[in-house]
Amino acid sequence: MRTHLCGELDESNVGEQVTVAGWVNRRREHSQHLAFVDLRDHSGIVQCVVDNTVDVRSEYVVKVSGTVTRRPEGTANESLATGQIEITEATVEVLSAAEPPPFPLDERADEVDEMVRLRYRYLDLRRERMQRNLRIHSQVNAAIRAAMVRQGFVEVETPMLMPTTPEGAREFVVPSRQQPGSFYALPQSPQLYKQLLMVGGLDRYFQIARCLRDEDLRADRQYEFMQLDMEMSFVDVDDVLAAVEESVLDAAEAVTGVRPDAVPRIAWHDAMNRFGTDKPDLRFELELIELTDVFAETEFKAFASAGAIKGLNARGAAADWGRNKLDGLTDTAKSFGAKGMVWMKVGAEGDDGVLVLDSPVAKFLSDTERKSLVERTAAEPGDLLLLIADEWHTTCEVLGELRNRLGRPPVNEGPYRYLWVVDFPMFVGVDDATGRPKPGHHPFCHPHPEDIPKLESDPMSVRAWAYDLVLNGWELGSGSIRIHDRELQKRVFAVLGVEDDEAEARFGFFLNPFRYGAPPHGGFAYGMERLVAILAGEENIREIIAFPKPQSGLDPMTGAPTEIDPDQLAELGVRVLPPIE
RNA sequence: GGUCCCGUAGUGCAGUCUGGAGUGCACGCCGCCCUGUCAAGGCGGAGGUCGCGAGUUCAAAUCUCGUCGGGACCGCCA
Repeated sequence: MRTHLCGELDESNVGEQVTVAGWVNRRREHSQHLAFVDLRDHSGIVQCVVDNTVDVRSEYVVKVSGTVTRRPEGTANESLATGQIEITEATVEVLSAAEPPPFPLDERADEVDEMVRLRYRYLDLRRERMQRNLRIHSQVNAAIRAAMVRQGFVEVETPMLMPTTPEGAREFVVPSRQQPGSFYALPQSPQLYKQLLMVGGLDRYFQIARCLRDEDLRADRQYEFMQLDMEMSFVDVDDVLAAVEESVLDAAEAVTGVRPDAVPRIAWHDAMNRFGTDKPDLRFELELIELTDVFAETEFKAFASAGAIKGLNARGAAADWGRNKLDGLTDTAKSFGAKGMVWMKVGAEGDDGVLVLDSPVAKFLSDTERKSLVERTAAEPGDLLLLIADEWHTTCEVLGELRNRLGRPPVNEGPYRYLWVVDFPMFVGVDDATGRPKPGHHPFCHPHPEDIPKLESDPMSVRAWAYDLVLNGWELGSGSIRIHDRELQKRVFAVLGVEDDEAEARFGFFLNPFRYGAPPHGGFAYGMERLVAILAGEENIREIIAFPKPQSGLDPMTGAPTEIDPDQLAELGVRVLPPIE
């Protein structure tokens, strides 16, 4: 139908008879017998010189045949890739007329209400930005698939219809027609199957797998999303990290042309201490400063009883933070669980040769404490100090939030700083109902061998062979080495308070295969949309998904979800209750 | 379940604080003019449930309450 793409024509085609096809990007009328039609396809735009009697308007789908001609002297358009040439003596065939689009299909649509873009997503997708993002998405998929295959991984698909599992995210559920009253669950992830593939001797499995979770939507979360899911046998942590690293570095290189540096590692405990989060953004320096010992003897009540005192030094920020903004920051700190926040503006040297600290609580500090504080934070006049005193975890987390608010660039701003966070705690917190520790990752995660002796005596100090991958402060994914030894699994269940028969009932179909010889194995999964969004420079994964859903989960284009026919319900053995008041 | 922000023509906005006739801008759309434009230009025109519903008022886009929709975040996402 066509001989060329619009965007690939240039001076080398001058004199050729060509046929191109696409959408009318713009029409500029000049007189009775002269008009310019900018024809657009996915590759770009080319100008066609037509007779003004031709009846084409914006977004008409047309086929244009004509001669590629060098533009007359002085009429070249340097801002257009095809700006040196145009198609002349053009004949235009309308393939499909079009109503005016409900919003402009150029970069101005970036400002249009997202609901309008989503309602007409098929029009939004014609835009350069969306074309680019979907093509980047495709490139990333291809690069990752190639990296996995190259490393000996086998791509295997796993079922979408599976049993419900008690742990984890809320599931989407599908009624069974043949077994009325019974339901399948859609996979939150292929976790169970991929471990069984290891028992099945696949050795190295991967899948770009669709996962579904019925949890609230966010900028980085959709009901349905894709994971690069992988699992490998006869490996240790280093092997898994190396295989994943290869794929995400390839992905970044495929998009940007630049291969990021090897991915550094940080222990979870160090990440919390230094950055106040398990997903640190390494693109800015600001780190938490340990101050617990500085205030060991303090008489300031808010500090005296705290388990941990830490601070941040925002260099030169004192002048930027007036009383109102600091009050707002204090509210932020409180919303993340702090009892309060202490701020201090560093002033000039006082009579005693120590820098004066301007703060509502300055009067409660001894000279020694003030001196140590200035020293420890390397404070200089004009700096702003923020201090949090609480139990260790809260102190870290709150300061981690403040750190991000003070210095974090937008997630989509380069450079790309991948990070491994390793040695996660095996157990996190205590289950309110049972009083037992809760698994940090999942109950099949292998404890760090050095800590196995402490499983029963001091479970909360046990590290897991679990690790996260972080990019620019976004958690991309997580994984672990799994327990392949039934006795160790029993011990972990015992810590969790899961009895043998309960384990059999809840996880039997998954654990019984391990009776027949399970290889040591471990794996990983990371969110493709998050990776693609960051690589594409987008802050919201909706921008790199063809048909995403807004926060309500209602699809503004198709109207899903919809009520269904009573007959259909009857066949499924499902009765709909009136809404709960 | 919660906190904060937003909703005015097809699109993006101003107007809302301090109530006074849908007052207005840009783009788009329709018509006419125009022989080198490229976000072409000129002239003219059409287009409004100010998200919806109550309330206050002589009078509500504007104030109050409720509600719907959207966004960011908390909870949630092993």
